[in-house]
Amino acid sequence: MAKSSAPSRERIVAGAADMISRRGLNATSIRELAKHAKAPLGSTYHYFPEGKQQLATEAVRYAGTAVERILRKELDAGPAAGLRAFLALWRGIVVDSDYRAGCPVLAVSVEEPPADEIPPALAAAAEAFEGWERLLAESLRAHGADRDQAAGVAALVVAGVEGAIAMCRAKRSMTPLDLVERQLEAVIAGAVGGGG
Amino acid sequence: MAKSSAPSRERIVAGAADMISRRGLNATSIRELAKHAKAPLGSTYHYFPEGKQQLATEAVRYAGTAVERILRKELDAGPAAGLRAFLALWRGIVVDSDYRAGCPVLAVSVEEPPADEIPPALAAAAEAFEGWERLLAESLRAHGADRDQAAGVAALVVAGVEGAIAMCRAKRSMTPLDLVERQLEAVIAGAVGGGG
DNA sequence: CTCTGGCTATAACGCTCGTCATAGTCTAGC
DNA sequence: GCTAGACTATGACGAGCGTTATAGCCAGAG
Repeated sequence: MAKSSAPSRERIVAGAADMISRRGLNATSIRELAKHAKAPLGSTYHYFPEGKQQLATEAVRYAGTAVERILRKELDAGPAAGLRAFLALWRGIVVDSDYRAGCPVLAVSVEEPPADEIPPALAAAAEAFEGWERLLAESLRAHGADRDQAAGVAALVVAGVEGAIAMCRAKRSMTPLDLVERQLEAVIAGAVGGGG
Repeated sequence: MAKSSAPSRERIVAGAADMISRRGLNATSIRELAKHAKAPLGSTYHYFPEGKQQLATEAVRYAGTAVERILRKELDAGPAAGLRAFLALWRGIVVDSDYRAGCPVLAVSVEEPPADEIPPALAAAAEAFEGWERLLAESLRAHGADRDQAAGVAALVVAGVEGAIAMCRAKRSMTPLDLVERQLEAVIAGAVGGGG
């Protein structure tokens, strides 16, 4: 009993993140998600008894921490190396999916919350963005940028990359991400060099 | 007969753009859209016989050219003024909607195209982005930036603002847009001043 | 007045949605 | 072998979807 076939559960979460990154949250149905993750529909409600909301929240957190892990590792070699890894990660997702997939965190961020409450998935998206920004800002500060400048540059990096991913999908071309990468490299160089 | 109550038609398109900017394309239903635009459901298929696809395409074009018009006007006073107007526009939309609305062009860009064809709405989104970038790049070049730098900065501006809008919605805070604005001002100043 | 044609109202089609309930299968522990 | 509990299979519920069809309204042309 205590086994709890975790691979199945994790496969569902990962599949949800992928599917949300392609179609958006509202357009992702649990039925198709189960099929995509090769899991029975009944299992999704077994593992995620709170339904779609819980599934979406865990998918966003899953993607957020996965990116955070990569970022944390690559930022050891400095902010510029972290930027390169961050971009390479998204580039791979966009290219491998033939411009069909993007960032699940962004996808959740751009859907209107119902009524007057903020759904946990949206809060998870905010936390993901904050985590990425914090890691970037810390690395920038550690390499000579002053506090305000670090926060600003970190926000610009995350916003610019997220926006560029969407632009690449619309244009079916990697040009926006390429252009943005070059600009962000210069901004980071200026921030760690020039200080403020 | 020749009257063709155009105000009704335009109200539907504008309502579609607003609704898409809040909920995304797939999650926007024609029934709710008609209600939101105070138009009868039958009228939507009368004005847009190709259905939702045509409606989405026109909505994206409507938003794209509206922004272009503002951009074109404000860029007369230079790239920095254009950036300020661009940001003020989105800031108004995000704040007035209490973080519920964003950019309809972005919303369309992040939804997976069906099968193997590219829907016209997605193509319209790409054109909207290209239009904004082109106007920004032209203004930058006219004020001393060299060709490559202008294209890069223009892409960064559009990507950064689009990404920041989404981040603001997730965090329910205008901080990302504020931070990005300051960074983009500096980038533009560097591009028109330093040249390359 | 009649008639025409743009617009609207209403109902229906087949489909998918999120969610729940129920019954069944399989394995781990005794 | 047997029971308990984790997992799966299946089907149903009401609701909403995009779209179409049909009939009705109502201003302007003749």
